[in-house]
Amino acid sequence: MFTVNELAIKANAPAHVVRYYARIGLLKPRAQQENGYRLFGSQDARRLRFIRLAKRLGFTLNEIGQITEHADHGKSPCGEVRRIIQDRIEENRAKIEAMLTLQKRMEEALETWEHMPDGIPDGDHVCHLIESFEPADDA
Amino acid sequence: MFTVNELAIKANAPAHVVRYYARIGLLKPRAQQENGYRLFGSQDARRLRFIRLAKRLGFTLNEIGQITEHADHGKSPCGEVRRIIQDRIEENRAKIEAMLTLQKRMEEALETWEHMPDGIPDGDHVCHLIESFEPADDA
DNA sequence: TCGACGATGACGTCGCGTCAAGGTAA
DNA sequence: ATTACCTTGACGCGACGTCATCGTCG
Repeated sequence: MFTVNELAIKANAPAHVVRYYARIGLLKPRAQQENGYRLFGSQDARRLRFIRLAKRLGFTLNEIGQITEHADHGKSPCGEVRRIIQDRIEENRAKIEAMLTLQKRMEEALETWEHMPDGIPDGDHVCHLIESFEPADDA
Repeated sequence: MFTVNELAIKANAPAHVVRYYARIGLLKPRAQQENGYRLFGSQDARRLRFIRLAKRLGFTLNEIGQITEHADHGKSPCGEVRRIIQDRIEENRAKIEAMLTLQKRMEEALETWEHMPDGIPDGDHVCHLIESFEPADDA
């Protein structure tokens, strides 16, 4: 049986993260004793390792909760796991594309600005550098 | 003078976003009249356009607030603007790299899992697919 | 008795989305 | 009188980080 800190050290995670996981139901310590301390068993240690592995693969805590719920009811979560990661790969691809677009825009801006002096704000303009970047096409 | 909705339509933004910007001080409508309605002038319309341009370039609302503060005090924000975007480009590069790493990990997992059957959970394992992905090296 | 550890709880992050409860404009 | 607009306010998101205040263990 471990305390919060012992479990946290084992899993190399901050203690308050362990408490957070307990609060949202991802970890289920034995009911607290008179002193109010949470006591975790080896099940929780395995569970915490699982959580960290799943997070590394891009699963959200919410999804991890659903997966462990299924598993705790004896159902195989593997189908769900496969579906989630496929969706996540698509999502991630879109996000990466958006960030690459942003990156290009920022680099283009910085380059353009190298040939422009600083400006002094008047009533009509805040910063002519930024304002020179009117969107050319889409919304 | 425009109401919230008129300004929102002009800038092609949801009305409650306009209200949000007003609440955090990015937009400064003339003090409300008896009916409690906010009234925006053409300054605010320009300001809102500026905000949207800056956001497209990766500036946070907080940073935009600092920039407009400077400009409103007659100081040129251009130096700050250049510094911020340089930092943002670096940050973004790091984030993109992290997401590409994650993407590779997810794709590798999905591929590996194609050759593995679903499993039935026991007390020791939640999902053997995920648990087969022990981190090889770093933290 | 002290200092590290335990607890609960609330608030901050970021940029809104959403809902509620009510007043106003045409 | 109906509808579409306006107001403020609070709560939710995700995954914690950071206080504050307190009790407990060694």
